Amino acid sequence: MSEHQHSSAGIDRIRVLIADDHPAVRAGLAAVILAENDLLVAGQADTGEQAIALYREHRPDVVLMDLRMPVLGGVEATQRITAEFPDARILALTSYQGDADVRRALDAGARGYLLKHMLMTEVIAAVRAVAHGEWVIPPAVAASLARHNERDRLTTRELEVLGLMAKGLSNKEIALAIGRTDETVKIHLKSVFAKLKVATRTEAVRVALGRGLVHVE
Amino acid sequence: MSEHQHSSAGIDRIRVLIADDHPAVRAGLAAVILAENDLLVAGQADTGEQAIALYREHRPDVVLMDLRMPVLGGVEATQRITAEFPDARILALTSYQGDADVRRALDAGARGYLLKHMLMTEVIAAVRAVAHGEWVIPPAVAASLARHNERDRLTTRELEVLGLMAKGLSNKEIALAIGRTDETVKIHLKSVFAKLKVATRTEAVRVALGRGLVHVE
DNA sequence: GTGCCTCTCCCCCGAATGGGGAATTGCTAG
DNA sequence: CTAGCAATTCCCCATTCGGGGGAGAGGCAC
Repeated sequence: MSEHQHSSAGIDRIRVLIADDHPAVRAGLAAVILAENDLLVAGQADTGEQAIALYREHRPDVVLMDLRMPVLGGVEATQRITAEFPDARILALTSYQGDADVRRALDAGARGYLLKHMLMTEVIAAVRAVAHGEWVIPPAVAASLARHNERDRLTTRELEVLGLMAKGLSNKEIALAIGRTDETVKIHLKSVFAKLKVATRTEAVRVALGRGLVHVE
Repeated sequence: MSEHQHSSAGIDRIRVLIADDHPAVRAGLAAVILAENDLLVAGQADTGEQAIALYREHRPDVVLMDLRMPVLGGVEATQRITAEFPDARILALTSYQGDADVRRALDAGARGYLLKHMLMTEVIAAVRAVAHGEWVIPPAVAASLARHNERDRLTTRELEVLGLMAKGLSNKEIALAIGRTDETVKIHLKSVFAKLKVATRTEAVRVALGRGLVHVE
């Protein structure tokens, strides 16, 4: 863990890369990190692409990665960084505990998951924990992961259809979009409804948005 | 503007109250305000209720008010503060430029509207401007306000029906909820669809969410 | 291989949806 | 006062949606 001793006075401080598209959030995290004498801000990115570039450049010990960023999302950025640097320690950071976001972030190689309404002391503690090789999953998030374990996971096809449906497309339009019959689309949606335990498309959109299965705009 | 000279060295600094439920955002705004020698943090709230309480207690010159907060939303808090203190200078602060949010915040008495992806220098400039009695509306937001000016504004009844529909209720369930016939509900929805320029409920939910007419959670 | 899952397509059918027109109450802004 | 608008109710009708069952092709695991 002491293979990079860059500039600055602090020896072996934990170097943290911040990736978030909100300047206020970046400033807040940076300020808190700055105030800790064992932490250091290694860089700040406002897109997933920049996060990757800065990771390559600085090789930080920990990355605080917002999942919703323009140009390239946090999940994709996490994926590419861990693909290139398997030892990367990335903490996913987001506003809400959507199931899908958590799962995808962890699948992409994130070492933990933080919610933005968590106290800064908790964030700092999580950064230290991850830097020391631990995993960080908030109890609420872990419980949510356990609840929707396997049976109710959607297939890629179902996710695709759900996404198009959430955009407001009719069954026929979805069928046209994926090059299948509308009967097939109906079957997929039927299955989606069963797994999400809903009966109408509107409810499905709500649940999907709540779990982060689809995203607005 | 010099009727309150609290503690601290700075004479006649602009005292700013921060209201946001994300600790990182509060820390970021506080850090930036702290760094300016003509600004001062008068207090920090993480709910609308606390914002009101702190406003009464400290009478800040400017309030940075997040619109999405638990317990009591920013719009309601703005409304109550301006009702009690007509001279209050409140800057609405939110992540996305939903039409309805802007309009409601301004109707509630906000003196301006800031987006969270704006640079901190812009936020600081806006705080100074509002403290000096100016109004602050970003060009993108102003354009959006102009576009959906009058004709397409929904009536309260339509908003109510739209909200219930977005929750996944069927026409009959909505009718039951508001104590009307489902035929009436259909008419309201028909009108809503026309104003939102959509054809299905799913699309309507998307547009409504995008414009902030209804909220997830 | 034999199962299990996924994806695909088909049929039927009742319920819900969305669009057309028409009309009655109130309230309010000019 | 009058015109306009919001809100309400009703009609008809074509389309869409959602649930039921059945069934075949391909992939993967045990």
